[in-house]
Amino acid sequence: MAVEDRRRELVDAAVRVIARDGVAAATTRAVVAEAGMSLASLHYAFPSREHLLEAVIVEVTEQERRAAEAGLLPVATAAGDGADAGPAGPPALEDVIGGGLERYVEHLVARPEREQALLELALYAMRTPGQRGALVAQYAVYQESARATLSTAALAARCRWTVPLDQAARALVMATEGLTTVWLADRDTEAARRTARFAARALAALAEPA
Amino acid sequence: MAVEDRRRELVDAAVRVIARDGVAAATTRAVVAEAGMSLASLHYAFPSREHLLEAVIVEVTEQERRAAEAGLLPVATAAGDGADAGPAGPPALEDVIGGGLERYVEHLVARPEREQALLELALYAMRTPGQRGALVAQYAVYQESARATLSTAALAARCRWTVPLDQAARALVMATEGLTTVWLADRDTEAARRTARFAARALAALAEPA
DNA sequence: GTCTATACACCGATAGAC
DNA sequence: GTCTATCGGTGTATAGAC
Repeated sequence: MAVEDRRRELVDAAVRVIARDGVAAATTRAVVAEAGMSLASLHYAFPSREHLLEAVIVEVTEQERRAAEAGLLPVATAAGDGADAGPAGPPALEDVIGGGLERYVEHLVARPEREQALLELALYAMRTPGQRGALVAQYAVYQESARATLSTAALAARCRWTVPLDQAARALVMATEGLTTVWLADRDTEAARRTARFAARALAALAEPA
Repeated sequence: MAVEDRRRELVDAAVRVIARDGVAAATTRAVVAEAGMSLASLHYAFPSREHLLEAVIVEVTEQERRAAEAGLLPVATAAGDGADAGPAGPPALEDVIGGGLERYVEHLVARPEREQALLELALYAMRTPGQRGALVAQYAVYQESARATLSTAALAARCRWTVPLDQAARALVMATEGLTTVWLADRDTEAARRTARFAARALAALAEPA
């Protein structure tokens, strides 16, 4: 078996264990049991557990990036819908952003373990000196995804931002992280949807018709 | 030594260890070393490490509640300032809320370990079945503090909320949690201040002059 | 009540047979 | 390359002397 394949299988197994039982439970033994290999195989593919977890952070960050890009499809389509609707004109920016945030809430409710795992990995990286780079990269991906989403949304709604895009993007990241943390704690989905709509309205107020 | 005093000293020691090194590092041995007692004393005061951590969550939640109440003093004072200013009238709601959020950012920058510890404790409680109650109580305190803050702020600015206070309070909690998580990751204080002002403006838009 | 000493499980990592 | 067996260390919890 190629070392690269083994590395990928170990990372996938670690992601499953972390999502199910948390970072603390992702011991070398638990990961190899999930992957169905022997303990020594892990240390053949990775020099240490820390290196494995670093690869895990890189992998889930990459998955997030792809998910965010896939999330842009509905936004781009909304632009098409608006055009197809004819005389109705473009959709309201608030609705475009709100739709995206509500989709995020549905995703959060459907797979809470994943978002919880991402939070745990971020906190683990904050505590581990060698992992700060991975942490910064993780949030840079969030920021860039937010930039792309807001840029596409403004295009769809025929608006332009009245503040630097980075500022609006950071506000969107803040809202997403806040939505996630609070919902994970109280599991009040209806309240999360309301708060998401509020965030969408607040963000839309940062743009004006083009 | 009274058992209650010993419990309190152990909880205080655990809080210090968690703030400094994280929840995972708060082992029974590390806590008794910090408190300067023997390992057996911990199990005399608490039946298990989990019970100790539960007491820790209760304690820090109580500290947060007191801090939030103390934080209301500046808001109430702002009302007085507005009156003292005479013809200038009451302060703008956006400024009252923005001032509170900026004070929170300064607090976060000054003592990041504490907010990180609170996040870690919340995630620990999410993973530990017996601790869900403590977690729910923690966020109920946040929500109640936000309610009180917004209520006092509206009074100071001579405004009234156009949405149920609970909804506005939840949005404030979301913003606070989002600010915290993102700043802990990227440590961009200036960006955090800008985002705080944005959140204040968005929240103030939910009220109208009384 | 408070200590030392220790039981017992599990951790990350490695040696060495195959 | 891949395994079993094991090392040294640390975790929670407890027994038993004082």
